[in-house]
Amino acid sequence: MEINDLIKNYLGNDTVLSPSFLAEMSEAAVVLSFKKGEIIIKEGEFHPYFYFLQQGGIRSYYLANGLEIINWFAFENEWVGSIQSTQGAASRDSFECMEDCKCIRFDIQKFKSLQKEDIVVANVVNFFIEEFAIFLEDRLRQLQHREAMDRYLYVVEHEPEYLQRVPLTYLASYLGISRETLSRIRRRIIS
Amino acid sequence: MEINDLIKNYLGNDTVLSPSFLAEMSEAAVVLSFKKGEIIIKEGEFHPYFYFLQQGGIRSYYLANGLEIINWFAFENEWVGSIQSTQGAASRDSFECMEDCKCIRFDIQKFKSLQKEDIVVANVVNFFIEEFAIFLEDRLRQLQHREAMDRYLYVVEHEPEYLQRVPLTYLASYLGISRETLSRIRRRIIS
DNA sequence: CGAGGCCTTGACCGCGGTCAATGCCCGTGG
DNA sequence: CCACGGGCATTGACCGCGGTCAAGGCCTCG
Repeated sequence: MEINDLIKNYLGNDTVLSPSFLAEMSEAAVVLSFKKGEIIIKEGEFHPYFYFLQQGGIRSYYLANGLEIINWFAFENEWVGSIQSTQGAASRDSFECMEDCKCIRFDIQKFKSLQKEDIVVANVVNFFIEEFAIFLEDRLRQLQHREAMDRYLYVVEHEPEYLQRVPLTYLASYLGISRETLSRIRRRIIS
Repeated sequence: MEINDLIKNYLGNDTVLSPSFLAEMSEAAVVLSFKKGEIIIKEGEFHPYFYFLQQGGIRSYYLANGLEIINWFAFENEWVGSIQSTQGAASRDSFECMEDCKCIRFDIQKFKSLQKEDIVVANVVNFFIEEFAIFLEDRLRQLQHREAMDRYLYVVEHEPEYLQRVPLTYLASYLGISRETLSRIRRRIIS
C-alpha cells in the first residue's frame, strides 16, 4: 500500500495506520497527471483537494500589482495544497506545474473527518504542518534584514535543486529580488 | 476550569476535552509571573515548556551580525513557545518580556504524550499550528517584494495594537527596516 | 540637574529596482 | 538546412529607496 509506505518513511516504521483509514484513503485518493503549464489551483477559488507530488515540479504564486510573486517550489515527495482551502476558504495562491507532473490527489473533507476520528492521522497531519511552519520560519529569516547576495547563497547551500530545475526569473521572485539583480549576483560569484 | 474555557473560546462550546486530559493539565500547568526585561527562553537552549500569555507582552528575536532581529510580538491570549523545542531541539530564538507578564506554563513532553493519546488534544494542537502557519504566510507577503511604507501601513491596518505597545525600534526590526526609515515614514504619513 | 533611553532629523551613498537593448538557445516552418 | 520568432538571461545606464553614521531633541528617572 503506497500511502502507507509513504507515511512510514516520514514517521518511522512503528507508525500503524488503522485499516479503516487505509480503506478510506485508497478510495479517496486518485492518481492524476498534469502537463507542464497546467494550473492545478487558481488564486481566489476554493479547491477541496490537496496533493502528494510524486513526479515533477510545482510553483505557488500570487498576483500583486500585476506581478507574479512566488511563494515556494515543490518537487518529488512533497505535499502541495492551500492552507486556506484546509479551512474551507478560497486559495490565496495559484499552483502551476513547471514540469509534467504526477500527483496523488486527496479529498480534504474526507481527510479532515478522518483526522477527527483517527488519532494517528491527526498526528501525521500535525507533523506535516509543523514541518511547513518551520519552512516558513526559515524563509522569513532569509527575507527579513538580509541582502540579495545572502538570499541567493542560502539557496545555493540549502536548496540547490532549485538552481537546476527552476528558471532564474522564478528564482528571483522567490528571493524577493529582480531578475536583473539575480543575474548580476551570479556573475559576481563566478568571477 | 480555566484551560477548558480557554480552548472552548477557540473551538466552540461543543468541544469536549477528556477528563483525563484536564486532570493531567491542571497538574502540569503552572501560572508564572515575569518582570519586564526578563528572558523566558534563550536562543540556543532547549526549553521544554510553552506558554499561554494571560497578561503582558513578549517579543521573539534572534541575533544576526550582532543585531537583534525580531520575529513577532505576542500579547494577551496568545500562545508563546519555540517550535524547535517542540521537536526536542534548541530554540533558535530568545523570548523577552516587554512588559510584566503572567503566563500559564505547559510541559511540552506531557502535552506531546497526551497528544498521542487524546484525539481532541491532537486536533486542538493542529488548530493552533495551522493558525501559526497562516500568520507566517501573511508575514512573508509583507516582506517579499514590498517596500517600507507598505509594510508599515499593513501594521497600522492589521496589527494596530503594536503601535501602542511596542517601541518603534522593535517595530522597525519586525518590519525589516531601520529605525530611521520608520521614523521618516511616520512623518510622511502625518503630513 | 545630569544621565540614559528612545526617537527624530540631516547628510551621504550604495544596493537594488526600472527601462531598454542585446545575446543566446531552441522549436517551428519555409 | 537555414531563417525567423519567442522565451529567457545578461548587460548597461540611470536613479531613488532605504541603510549608515552622526548629531540633536525630548522624556523619564535617579
